[in-house]
Amino acid sequence: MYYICTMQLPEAKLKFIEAWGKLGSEWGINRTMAQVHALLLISPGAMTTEEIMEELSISRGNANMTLRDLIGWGLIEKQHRAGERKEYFFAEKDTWAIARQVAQERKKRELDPIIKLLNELTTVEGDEKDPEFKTFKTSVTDINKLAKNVNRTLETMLKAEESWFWGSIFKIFK
Amino acid sequence: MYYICTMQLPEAKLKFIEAWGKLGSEWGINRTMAQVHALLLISPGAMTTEEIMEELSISRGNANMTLRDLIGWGLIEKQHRAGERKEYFFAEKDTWAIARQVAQERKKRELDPIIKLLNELTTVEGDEKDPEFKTFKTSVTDINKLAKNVNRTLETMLKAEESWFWGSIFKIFK
DNA sequence: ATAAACTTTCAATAATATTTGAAAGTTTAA
DNA sequence: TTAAACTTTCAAATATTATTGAAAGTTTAT
Repeated sequence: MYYICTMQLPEAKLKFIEAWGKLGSEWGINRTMAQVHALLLISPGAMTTEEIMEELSISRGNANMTLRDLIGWGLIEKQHRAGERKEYFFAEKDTWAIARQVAQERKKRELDPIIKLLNELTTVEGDEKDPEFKTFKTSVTDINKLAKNVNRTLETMLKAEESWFWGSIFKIFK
Repeated sequence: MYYICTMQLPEAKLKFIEAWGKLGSEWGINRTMAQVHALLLISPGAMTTEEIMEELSISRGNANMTLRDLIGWGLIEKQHRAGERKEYFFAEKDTWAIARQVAQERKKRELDPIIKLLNELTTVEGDEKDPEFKTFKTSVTDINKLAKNVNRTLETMLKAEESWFWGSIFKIFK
C-alpha cells in the first residue's frame, strides 16, 4: 500500500527559510537577516530573541544585530508585553508593503547616492573631438537618464499609498 | 586669481568605475565584473585582455574569468580582427538593452527557481485550524502571488522589443 | 610538425563578510 | 541600592568569496 507523500510543515518551513536566505544573499542582503525575516514572516505570533536564536541556531549577538537591522529596514517591529521584560518581534506580513519598504530603503541607500555622482560626472569638461571624452560623456549621460527615470518611477510607486496604477500592473488584489 | 575647478576625464573615469563596482557588489554582482563592464562602457573602442588587466590592475586569470562571465550575461562581446590573434572585447552601450539583459539573466537564475519552490510549498498539507499552518500557507501564497506578478511583468517587458508601454513609463527617448 | 601567440584553468592565497560569545551595559521590581 | 533579567557591544574566530599566477591548453602561421 502506498501513501501519496506531500511535504509536511516542518520541512516546508525549513525550505522556505533557506530559499529566502539564498535569495537575500543573491541580492546583497545578509543571509541571516533574510532568514530571520522569513522565520518571522511565517510565524503567527511575535517571537523573542531567544526563540529566534534557537530556531535558526544562531548566536545572541548575531540575532540581536540582525533584528536591529531588520527594524532599520522597517521590515519587523518590536512588541512589548505588559509585565514582561522580554522583547517580542514580529514581521509586516503584507507582501506589497514589504516590497515597498525594501525598494524605499535601497533607493535611499544606493540609487540616490549614485544619481548624485552621475550628476557630477556629467559636468566633466574636455575636448568634444576626443573619442574617449565623447564616449564617456555619452555613456554617463545615458545611465544618468535611466537612473533618473527609475528614480521617478520608484517615487511614484512609493508615493501612491493605494495605487490603482501599480495595482493594475502587478495585478495585486488584496 | 581663482580657477573654477571642474573634474578632469581621468579622475571622472576612475570615479565612475569605482561607483559602478560598488553598485554591483551591493546587488550581488562581483565588484571586478562590474568594474570591467564600466571600463568597456566608457571605452570608445574594443579592448584586449592585456589592456583591461593593465587599466584595472587585475591578474590575467581574473580578467579572463570576468570577461567570460560578462559574455555569459550578454553584456559584452568578443571581436576578432583580421590578421590578429588577440581577442578584443566591447560592451553593449544602450542602457535600455543593458537593463533588459540584466533583468533577463536574474529572472532566469533567481526568480524562476524561487517560483518553482513557492509553487511546491503552497501544496503543503496540514490542519487548517493550526495557526502555524495557516500563517505559513498565507505568507507563502501571498509571496508566490507577488513573485508571479513580477514574473509576468518582466516577461511583458522583456518580450516587447520596442515597447511604447515601458518606453512611456520610463520616458526613455533614444 | 613546430613554435610563438594567445587563452584557460585551478590550487594556493588573500581579502571580505559574517558569526560568536563573553563582558559590559541597561532597565526594572522590590 | 541591589540584583536579576534582559540587551548590546565588539574583538577574535570562522566562513565565504575573490584573486593571483604559473602551468597547461589551444590555435595559427609557417
